Amino acid sequence: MNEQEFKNRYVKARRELIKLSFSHLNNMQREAVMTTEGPLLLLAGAGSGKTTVLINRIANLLRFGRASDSTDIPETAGEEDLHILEAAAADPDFNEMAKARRLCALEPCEPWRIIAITFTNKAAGELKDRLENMLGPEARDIWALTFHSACLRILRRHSEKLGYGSSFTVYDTADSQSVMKAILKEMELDEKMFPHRSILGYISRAKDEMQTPQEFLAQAKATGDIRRQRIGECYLAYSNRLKDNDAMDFDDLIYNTVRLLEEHKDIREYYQDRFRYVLIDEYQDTNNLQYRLATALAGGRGNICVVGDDDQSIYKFRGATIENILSFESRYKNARVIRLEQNYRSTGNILGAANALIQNNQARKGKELWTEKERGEKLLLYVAQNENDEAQYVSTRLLEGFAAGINWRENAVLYRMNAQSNKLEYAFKRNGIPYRIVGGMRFFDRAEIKDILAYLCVINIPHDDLRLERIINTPPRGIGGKTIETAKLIAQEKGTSLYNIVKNAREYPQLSRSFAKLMDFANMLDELREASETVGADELFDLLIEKSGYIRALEAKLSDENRAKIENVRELKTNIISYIKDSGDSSLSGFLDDVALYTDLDSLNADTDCVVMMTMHSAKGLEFDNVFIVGVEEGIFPSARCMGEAEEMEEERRLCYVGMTRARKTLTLCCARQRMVFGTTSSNKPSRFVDEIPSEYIERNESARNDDFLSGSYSRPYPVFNTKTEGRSFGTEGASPQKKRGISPPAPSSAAAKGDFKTGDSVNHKAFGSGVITKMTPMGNDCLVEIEFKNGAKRFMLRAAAPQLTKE
DNA sequence: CGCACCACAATTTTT
DNA sequence: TTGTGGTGCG
Repeated sequence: MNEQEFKNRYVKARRELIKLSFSHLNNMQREAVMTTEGPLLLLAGAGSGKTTVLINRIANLLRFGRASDSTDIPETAGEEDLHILEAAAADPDFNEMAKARRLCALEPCEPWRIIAITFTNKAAGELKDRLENMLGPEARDIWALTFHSACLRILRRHSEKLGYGSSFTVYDTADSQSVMKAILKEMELDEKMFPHRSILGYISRAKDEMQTPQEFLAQAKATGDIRRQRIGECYLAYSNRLKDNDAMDFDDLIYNTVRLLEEHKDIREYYQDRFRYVLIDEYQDTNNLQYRLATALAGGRGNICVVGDDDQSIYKFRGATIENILSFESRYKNARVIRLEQNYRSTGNILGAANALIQNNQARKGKELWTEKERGEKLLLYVAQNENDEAQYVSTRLLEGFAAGINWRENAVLYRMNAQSNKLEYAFKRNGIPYRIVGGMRFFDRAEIKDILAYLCVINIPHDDLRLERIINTPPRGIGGKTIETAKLIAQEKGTSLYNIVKNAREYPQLSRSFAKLMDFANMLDELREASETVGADELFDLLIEKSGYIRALEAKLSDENRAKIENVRELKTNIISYIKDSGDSSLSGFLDDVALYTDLDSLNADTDCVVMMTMHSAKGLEFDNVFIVGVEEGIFPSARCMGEAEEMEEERRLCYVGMTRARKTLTLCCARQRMVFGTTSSNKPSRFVDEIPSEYIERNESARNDDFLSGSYSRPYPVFNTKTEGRSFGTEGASPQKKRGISPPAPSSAAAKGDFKTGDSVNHKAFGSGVITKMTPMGNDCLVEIEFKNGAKRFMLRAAAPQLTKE
């Protein structure tokens, strides 16, 4: 046997054996797992087992290194080794399997040399969990992080190179907005002409193109664009303000990391050497900066694997550029492309419809999902009379499903705009359907949570002027706007922080009127900061609540709203405790860093059995047995905004594709002949997307109903009830401030529309089974009915529930 | 300084 | 229709 033949047989046997380790994957998945070297584009269709591939690929790297993708063999390899490999590859029960596997390894990768970057904390967390489950504790050394947390980690080590302190703060969107508002005020720019949000949009785009304020201004001057010049001045002022406060916004985290890597050879080489393998998830959602970051990190060995689906690119408005995925092959020479097209989620009909729809797009790589599953049920288009009919239809279907043994949580209702959730909410409440809304107001966006976090920030870093200003008079302690204004001015003159002025208020005659209050405040902060050096973040939290009197102030006026706020603040402590438990770090700064990038805790305690409602954007990455997409009408979906814009229209179509491919078993589309949008009624045609689905996949069902039940009183607001229903809350029940609604006074007439039910009646509900009516409260020309079922009490509006109810 | 009232606008969202 | 932000009064 000559050397070449030996080598070929060795490599072949080794590859075969590694294959056996991944025999549970399909061919394409396995190919992706075993392609370890060089640039790799993984086009992973919806439901194609993308995360499984990612995890197995990492497992392969740790166990076998580059062996599956290399023709190199160890110098020490001898004929005996070859025999072991060949024997093992031929016989899964080979008795020296462990030894054979060890022979397969070629430079196995240390876990800390792998970085896997995702977009959301949820995705990063999921990745971490699944890696640890598969690989054990060594998986903890893998950098499985979001773009932002990875950058934060890098920047904390090198921030001084960029002129920041090592304990710089991170501003969230709201912080950025308040800074921009202040700047606009100072520059006396009209909010009408220069809305702060759109200015921030320009800044974000400039950063994405790595344009400095100076360059932005120069360019604006060159073109003579006055408006752009003003914006450039805002950009400059904004950058300076953040710099002065030693703060970075979300974009800066990435922008500065890219600068750090591009401008500092030593640092770049350190990371390029460290990270042998770079993986980027959801590549279709990356923007230019993120592309440059990935390129910089992978620049050493060129082992970059990006995973994405061009057909699911729905975040253009947020700066994502589909170009990144479309031009991967031309940007990275020798790139290999692997398509994962086998779908493990949906039935044949759902996939057929989705494939047909997405084929109408031009800008795509081309990919067709297929499945081994049965065709399943056809999709259904329900044409409702109006949005109430639509909501009632979905409710009825959900009740039918529940009666047939389907858990609520297996259903999702998806829509284009959050505003559409309202009518559905009312219908669900009337019908006693428990639901949960994803999105909307988030836990960390709530005023009370931001307040407490602001306290913690200031305790951590006293010169955090922005946060200090937020809490200086929250709860009210008699420090008014005038005082704050004066103190800020002095601080500016002296070139010091607001905190220093407040602390030494006695020295400034301008502040004489309120210096005692200011100093009390500063003393409180000092005491807390002192405490923070000895106690953990959880204990500090208790001290903070005590000393600041925050909860006491809320308790003074115990409205429903304040009750909910108090509960939320207490909930925050749960967060602190779970952070400490998960990370083993009880330091305040650690918690704050984590929280700065962590806004989405909703998903964490999503364990109650509820129907899930959300936008199609939020639904990306999720799956449900039964999916309802509502508002499938021209002008709503696709939205009126993108009419005539071919590119935008394609993005809407991708959004539709994303929505449809969430469904495992059934998919129902709903549209209404008439709909109230923003207070005015309009009638829209069914969406063009419906027409793009061939009739072999979809059935149509016109609304047959046309009674007063639909057109009459239903659009009126109804009181909030149903004990099992969660509102727009962060998990634990009832933690959200209940919305105040105009509750119409009970009308004298108790015109219980259908049938003649009365208190004490035994009834049977189609979905909830038998029960007894315990209470009936007339309301308007309807009636609130409370029924005691075996599994607890429920409340309904009689008109909605009547079709489901029979007397026993 | 807090609250009530009016004008106004209004996809999609993560960090 | 709903929520928000700004202004003006008590």
